[in-house]
Amino acid sequence: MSVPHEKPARSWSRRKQARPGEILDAALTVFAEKGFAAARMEDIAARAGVTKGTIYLYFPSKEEVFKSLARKHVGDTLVNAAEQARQYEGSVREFLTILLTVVGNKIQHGEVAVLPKIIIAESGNFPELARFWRTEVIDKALGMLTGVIAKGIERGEVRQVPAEYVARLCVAPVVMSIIWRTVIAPTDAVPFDYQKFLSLHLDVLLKGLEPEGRKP
Amino acid sequence: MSVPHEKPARSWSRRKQARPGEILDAALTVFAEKGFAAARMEDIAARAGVTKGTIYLYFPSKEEVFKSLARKHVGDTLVNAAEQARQYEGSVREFLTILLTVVGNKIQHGEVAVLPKIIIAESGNFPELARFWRTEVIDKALGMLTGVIAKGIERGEVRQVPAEYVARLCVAPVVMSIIWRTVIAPTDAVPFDYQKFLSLHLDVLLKGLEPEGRKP
DNA sequence: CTTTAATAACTGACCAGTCAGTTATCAAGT
DNA sequence: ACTTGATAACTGACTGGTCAGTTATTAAAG
Repeated sequence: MSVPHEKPARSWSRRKQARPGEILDAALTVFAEKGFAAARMEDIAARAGVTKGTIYLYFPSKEEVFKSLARKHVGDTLVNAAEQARQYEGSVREFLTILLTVVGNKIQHGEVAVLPKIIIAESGNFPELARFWRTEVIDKALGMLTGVIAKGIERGEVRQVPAEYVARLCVAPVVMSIIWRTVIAPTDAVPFDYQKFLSLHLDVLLKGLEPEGRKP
Repeated sequence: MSVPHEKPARSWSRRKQARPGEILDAALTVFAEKGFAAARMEDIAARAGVTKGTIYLYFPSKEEVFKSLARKHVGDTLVNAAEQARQYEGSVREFLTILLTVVGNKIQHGEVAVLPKIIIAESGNFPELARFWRTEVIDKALGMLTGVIAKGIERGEVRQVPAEYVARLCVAPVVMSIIWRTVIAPTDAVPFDYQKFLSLHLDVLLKGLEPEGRKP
């Protein structure tokens, strides 16, 4: 037999700038699917269009790839939003409507929705990482929401309730939606409209938080 | 130096009946902590007070240990409750109060709270298992709640809302609590009272679901 | 003494990390 | 332009350690 076809394949090109990002994007997918331990460096490499050795030109170890990945998406949408929210003066209803619409969109279409799953899965193996996320993302998000709700209480827009707990009530359906999309939806569950779910959530929540002597 | 101390090693005893349960209990802890891939059979064995080989007398493989574990706790509290709930005739408020109290207790103290975390983490590696849980636990629980709420709507106790979505609103804070306990709480987050949280949830939810023309 | 639960030493597969060699790219020299 | 030599990005075969699963052996129990 003759050689079937000489592979021409300008095999690879140098792309020093782009590599780290591409590798992390690939890692996001593979870690989300397999978890840390079961993810093979060769899988990540293949998905990034390189070979295993290349990863080690940019990252010292598998663990460091994982940690870089988990840190990469911190401070993006959410944390900046927290700053803007601090001196927001509109109503609680308005604020949460905007917030949940944006978040709902990200859940339905965004790539980042898999990150919480990764953190949940590996919190046992990487306690420092879980703590990092708690302080950098969760505490900040809850702090922001607590502030908004507390302001709503002062203003008489919201009845007397413990604001820190209501903040968690706010995000619970968001967490639920993320898990649904990343864990349940792939098992061919009946279709689920996240936008509709979150807007119902907001409707019920705000009605449930109205003061007794309600405005006409 | 002399040999420090001959390990007396009250060697072992035969306990055919008890072993499988003990092994699964050990596996629950180790899988919850490390995830499937990173959990070592020797860790599970040690925690169960046996050696690795013993596990293979009772289970054919690591995967089968994991699956047995995941199946073991299905049909316990929740699913039986679903049957009883079907012909429950009390109010929605009463029903949910009882349910969330029981569930809240399990979350705060129960061993089983780590299972959802395991399922979430390994859904990518064991799609069949994720589907099994979805059909056997999630669909049934949501079905039960949807039924209760639909009945509440008919009865005029609850305003006109899509019952399947409200069912998810019901459980979202439960999911949130489970994740909080198994993922966030170990990072020394500020103490969190699950009972209080869930009762606030119920309070806000029911108020949010009241019909417009409310009873005096 | 026979049966069998349980052990502990062993094997083989798999994979993170390494490194000697290959190839794209660029710049200096003609 | 058009070599050619230097540099560094990239490759892929290899290694060393780890761990799931096996098996020869030991000892509890009747």
